[in-house]
Amino acid sequence: MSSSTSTPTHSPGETVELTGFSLDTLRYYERIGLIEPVHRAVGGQRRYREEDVEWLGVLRCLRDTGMPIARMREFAEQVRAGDGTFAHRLALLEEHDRGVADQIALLERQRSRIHEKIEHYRAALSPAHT
Amino acid sequence: MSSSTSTPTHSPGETVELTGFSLDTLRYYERIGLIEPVHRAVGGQRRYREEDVEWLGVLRCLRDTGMPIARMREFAEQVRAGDGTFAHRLALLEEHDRGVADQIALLERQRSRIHEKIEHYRAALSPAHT
DNA sequence: CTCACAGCTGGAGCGCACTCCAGGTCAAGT
DNA sequence: ACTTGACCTGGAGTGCGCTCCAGCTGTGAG
Repeated sequence: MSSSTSTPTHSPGETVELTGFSLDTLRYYERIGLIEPVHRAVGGQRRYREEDVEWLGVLRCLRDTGMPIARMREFAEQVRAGDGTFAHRLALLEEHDRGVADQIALLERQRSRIHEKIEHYRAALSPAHT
Repeated sequence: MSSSTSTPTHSPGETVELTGFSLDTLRYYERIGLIEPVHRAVGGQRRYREEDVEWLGVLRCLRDTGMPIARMREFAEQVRAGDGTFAHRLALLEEHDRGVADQIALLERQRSRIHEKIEHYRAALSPAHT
């Protein structure tokens, strides 16, 4: 049953490097079910497979875009539940994407206000207009 | 000493409407020194002047773009300290602006990954390719 | 006069997402 | 044999930014 191709696995330290999550966060994500129980080497140390690292990449993407952990868990559960949840997952991602779009739009609007302020201060400080 | 033009003031409730901050948040911001002690009507109820509402707009802009409260306090203190702090304020805003730019860039990068996923699910669900 | 209502205060509590800690284990190097 | 360093566990603690609460007061409508 087990695959014959030896998928290279990653030590916890390597996985920290690869994903940008801290060791504590990796363990935390496992505890709360964002990732499935990770395989262990003899001695109990975790070994993350490529597949795990890829999934962590997805989580990173969702976190970076502000998805709350509860929502990520929902998504993770659907992924585990198999291909029958494609439509649901799609809907979830589409909704999230709209949120991200709004977020970007807000940031850009507010950023232009910041630029106005910056210009204001620059003008006030400039040695010009003699 | 007092101005003769009767600046219209706003009740707490109005200010909630105008700024999008909750009553509790308005009081909280006052407590921690993000805004100066607000004038009171007889009876002790707060009356926000136009000027206060505008400053709250600045705070909203900074909050929306993710500036931590501690940094906003720094900024508020410089504003209170007068025109001698223009250069410092400019530097603070410029640094913040760089952070916002990074934030937007990250969101856009990750959003394109989300789009890939969405396309993937759409393809998997589409009834096409017969 | 009575009542509802908006707002007041000081202080406690909350939700989120980690982050830290004490005390232990295992493998490899010298 | 000893030490070092990476990692383990369960559980407690942290930081941020609010948010809620009890108990009170002043104002205006009916």
